[in-house]
Amino acid sequence: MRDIAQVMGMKAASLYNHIKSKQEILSEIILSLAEEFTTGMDAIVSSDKSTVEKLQDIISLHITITTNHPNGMASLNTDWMHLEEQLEYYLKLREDYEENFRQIIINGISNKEISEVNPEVMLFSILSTLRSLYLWIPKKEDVNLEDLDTDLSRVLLEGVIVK
Amino acid sequence: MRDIAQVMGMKAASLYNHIKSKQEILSEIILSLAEEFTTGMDAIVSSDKSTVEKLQDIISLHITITTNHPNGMASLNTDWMHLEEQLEYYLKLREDYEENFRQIIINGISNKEISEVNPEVMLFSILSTLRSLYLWIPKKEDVNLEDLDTDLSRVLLEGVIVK
DNA sequence: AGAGCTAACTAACAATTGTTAGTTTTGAGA
DNA sequence: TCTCAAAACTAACAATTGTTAGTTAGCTCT
Repeated sequence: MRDIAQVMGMKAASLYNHIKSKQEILSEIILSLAEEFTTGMDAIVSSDKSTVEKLQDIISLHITITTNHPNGMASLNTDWMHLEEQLEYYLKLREDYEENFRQIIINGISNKEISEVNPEVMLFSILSTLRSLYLWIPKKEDVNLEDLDTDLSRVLLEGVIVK
Repeated sequence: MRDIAQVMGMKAASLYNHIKSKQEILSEIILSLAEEFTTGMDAIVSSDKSTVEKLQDIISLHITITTNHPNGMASLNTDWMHLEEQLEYYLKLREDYEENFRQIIINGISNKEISEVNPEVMLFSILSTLRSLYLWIPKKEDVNLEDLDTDLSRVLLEGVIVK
């Protein structure tokens, strides 16, 4: 709290004129981002696009949110387990998100749009990369977001091997 | 330290009969794993296999080490920045590892084994998934390691879209 | 000018942290 | 049985943590 206060140009005690507790800061950062993901996923699920287009939209969703909130995404990814009263709610959002993602993949396999590989491995693989974007986007100041979107979609969806 | 001592069945002060400091525990965990990755990568680099086989070997290397040391990998991934005197050494190992990986990819692109996509994006994407394995492997007690290796190679190298 | 908020401040608290000093227990080899 | 080193213990330390109580400075509106 003393570190935060210093960055804000005040003393630690003064923070408490604006917030209720340290936990509240964490909750605010993490839950607002988690809800942004949920809203984005809901829109994607209820669209009538193809599986591949839906997966591209999920990739774009992660790139957009991570670019707009790189520090918040670092907190989300490394500190979500320190939520207390809101931990259950966060886990519900997270599980719902993953379940929606999983169903898009499973659906794509039925459609023959997606390869017949263990969908759990696909989910884990793509989501791991998307969740790590916060480590990478801030380092590439010169990164062109359009290019990143294109390249990441190609790598995640089409792989790296020449066909 | 009191938590660690409790798990070890002793009091915190007694730990200091075995270790020099808390930092030493962290260094021991992280550096021994980092060196294991370095050794593995050196063997892969100096082999005369194809690019695709080398990438498969890297995937296997991560699966093996993560399966054998899931908790250590959690420390490596989340606490490396708290190394102090050894931080520089760790970063050198990490940068060398990434550079070897990068050169394998770039080489594969020259050979036409690998698609002409930004190699930095490929490196980030694959490595993010491999670095996240520690979050996933311990949850799947029933996971067959052979299957995981096969499936992960297919997803990471060939993508998810039906060709 | 004065009243009333908002938001800063100082000072202090209780709890927790890694670590040290000094002491006692344990157990193997003579 | 005695010795001695390894490894446990208790007690305490200084630093750091989140937070509260009480106080003061600065603005806005009458």
